[in-house]
Amino acid sequence: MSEERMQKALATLKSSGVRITPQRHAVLEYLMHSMNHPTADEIYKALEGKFPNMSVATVYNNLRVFLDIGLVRELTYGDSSSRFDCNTTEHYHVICNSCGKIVDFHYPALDEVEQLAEQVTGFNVSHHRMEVYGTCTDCQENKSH
Amino acid sequence: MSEERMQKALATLKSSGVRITPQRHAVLEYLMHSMNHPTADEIYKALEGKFPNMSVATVYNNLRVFLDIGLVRELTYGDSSSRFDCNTTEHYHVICNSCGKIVDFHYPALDEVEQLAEQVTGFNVSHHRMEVYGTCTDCQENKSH
DNA sequence: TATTACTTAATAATCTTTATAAATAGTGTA
DNA sequence: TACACTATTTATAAAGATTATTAAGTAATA
Repeated sequence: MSEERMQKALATLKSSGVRITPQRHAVLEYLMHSMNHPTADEIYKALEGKFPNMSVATVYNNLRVFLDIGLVRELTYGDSSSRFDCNTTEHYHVICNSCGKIVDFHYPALDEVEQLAEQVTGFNVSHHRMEVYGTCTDCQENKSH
Repeated sequence: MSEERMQKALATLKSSGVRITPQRHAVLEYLMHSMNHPTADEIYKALEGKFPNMSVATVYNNLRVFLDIGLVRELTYGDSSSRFDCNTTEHYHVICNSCGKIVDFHYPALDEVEQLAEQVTGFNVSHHRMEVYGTCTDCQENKSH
């Protein structure tokens, strides 16, 4: 399952002429296995045990590499630090207003929006993003107490 | 036209018990008249002439006040600094990948997306946002040279 | 092996935003 | 008007995220 994605990603890296160092492998692996769209700092802290000497810059460097190749996407919300999403299949995000939890949400791509945007603005449209905001089930319960 | 919106905004401020200082007025006015969703720093620099002694903190303070009352919206994209939009009518944004230009884009609200998100995730949905990315007409021309 | 390019680590620097504290100015009231 | 009270501004420091720099290390290649 996720092993397959990992192999595919490694192949993409290799074909792009990017070396697969232990740190790089670890960052990618963590991204692949984490379902919660971590920040750079979260990745850094999570790998501290395995790589006590690793620099924060290394995390940022590698995230940049993955971004450039298209292996991950950067998500910027209001909360000061970027989050990284290695799920490159088309999907949207639902975000909790109170706890910040991010949940993936699949929905048929809104092609007609892109087309209309092209017509109206003259832009050469490449993609779009959408986030739905609300209160997650946990926070709904907490509020009712 | 935009005078009317300004009067309305001032009335909203007054009724919220917020004092209308010269700096505050200037920030609001700049936001109202600018069509390009400025950053806090852009506002600061734009008003430097009129208010040589104004602090950056004042800009941030006032933006916060406007946000709390609902006069403006904060837009967070990848480019490190927040942008502020005083157009509170429902609309989406089209953003240029190369120059960062932001253009307003009207489209019927995607209510069915919100509804489906509620069903699938159990969230109590409040709102959503969407951005379309692409290359603006100016940058398309520049590239072809 | 020698050379080259890539990568890491450590650190400094930058940039955006927030916090703090003192000074200032507006508002209401006696 | 004078006083007290509170909101606001200013100046500055601080925090936090990200990028830049540079030296050292590591892999690839001829």
